[in-house]
Amino acid sequence: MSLQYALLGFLNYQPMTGYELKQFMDVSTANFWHAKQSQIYATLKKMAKMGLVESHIEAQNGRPDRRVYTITEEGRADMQNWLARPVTELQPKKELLLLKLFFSAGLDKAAILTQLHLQRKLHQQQAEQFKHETKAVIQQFAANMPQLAKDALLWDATRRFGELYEETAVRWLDETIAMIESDF
Amino acid sequence: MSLQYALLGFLNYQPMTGYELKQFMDVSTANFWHAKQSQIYATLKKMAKMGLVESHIEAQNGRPDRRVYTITEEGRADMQNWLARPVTELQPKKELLLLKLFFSAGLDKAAILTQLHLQRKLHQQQAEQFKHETKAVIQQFAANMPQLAKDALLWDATRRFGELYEETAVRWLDETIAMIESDF
DNA sequence: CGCACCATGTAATGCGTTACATGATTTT
DNA sequence: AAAATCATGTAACGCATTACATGGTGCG
Repeated sequence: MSLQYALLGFLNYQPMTGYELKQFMDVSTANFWHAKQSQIYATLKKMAKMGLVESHIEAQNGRPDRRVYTITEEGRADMQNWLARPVTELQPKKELLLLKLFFSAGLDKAAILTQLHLQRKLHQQQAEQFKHETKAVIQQFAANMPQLAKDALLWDATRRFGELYEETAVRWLDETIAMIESDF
Repeated sequence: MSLQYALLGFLNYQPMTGYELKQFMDVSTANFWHAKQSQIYATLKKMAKMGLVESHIEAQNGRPDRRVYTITEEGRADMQNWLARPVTELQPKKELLLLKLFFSAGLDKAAILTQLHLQRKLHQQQAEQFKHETKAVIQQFAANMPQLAKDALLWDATRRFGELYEETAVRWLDETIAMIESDF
């Protein structure tokens, strides 16, 4: 149940709808936390029942009504509590490509190399995105709202992790491709 | 449904029980794929229904019976098919620490630094484990069964990814700690 | 004597995805 | 005229975790 805290985190900046929350997530936390629209709606409903958020309907001219969620004092307290709680264990990861590679000894060299080259391209592209587009977005945010300067430092730290991660993936793929070519 | 392929992958080496599959996973794929015992049992049952594996009971003296699973021809075919299928998209990740950090602008410097230092310790330990213990296990495996030399190359590649990943995490944490200390 | 391990599983619950549904407005 | 976007949601399903249950063997 960490999606809850992602939503509380955004609502702590300003009230917004489930739809807007999804859009914010897609351009900011998607790199390390994501959710489908339907899961966001369901989670908001549950959070309202728990008293962490409240909602009211806003009518619009010619558009469907918006259900705007606001964080409650209880929600703020829960969020602060969660933020201060230390993360004492590493999270287990799931990496589909590594699973495939682990069992690929029966494939021929060429098939493995094709797989690895494709993967290299994907990670390379993602690395570029973090280095340029994502970086620019954060810098603009920081420039437009100087009161969020501290926040922007942390946002950029999470972006930087993405950049380093993708670069590492590319480096590992280069290493592994070379190994397969020479030793396999 | 990738757990299925992890299980087929192991059963492709030799028939074994759900209990043994769990033990193998814990010492080999845990780094990039894991599952609870109960999920493994449930999945094996489903795979049997699909015809990918077969099982028979082996009695033991003084021990509970063992239900030994064997991969079928259909299972082998399914596995080969999955191995050859290219991974055309990057998997979205979830990183609890990054989520917390992203929303931590309201915390004080000291609280953030404590969190990051703890995390650094955990990743540092994990990096050491990959470099030494895990590496040794794979080398011994390769030495004991020379017919699995190719397999061992791939196993070590997945281990190496873990090593690089943990080193990157440590590097990022050092960078981020320094940034917080000077700019936050 | 008590604890851990071997080995099996069920049940309940929670997290997450996919598919389906609606209906108006804006864009191509 | 067709497609995409705005905005809401429900229903069904699948993946995953936690808790519960059993009962014998081996070890300190």
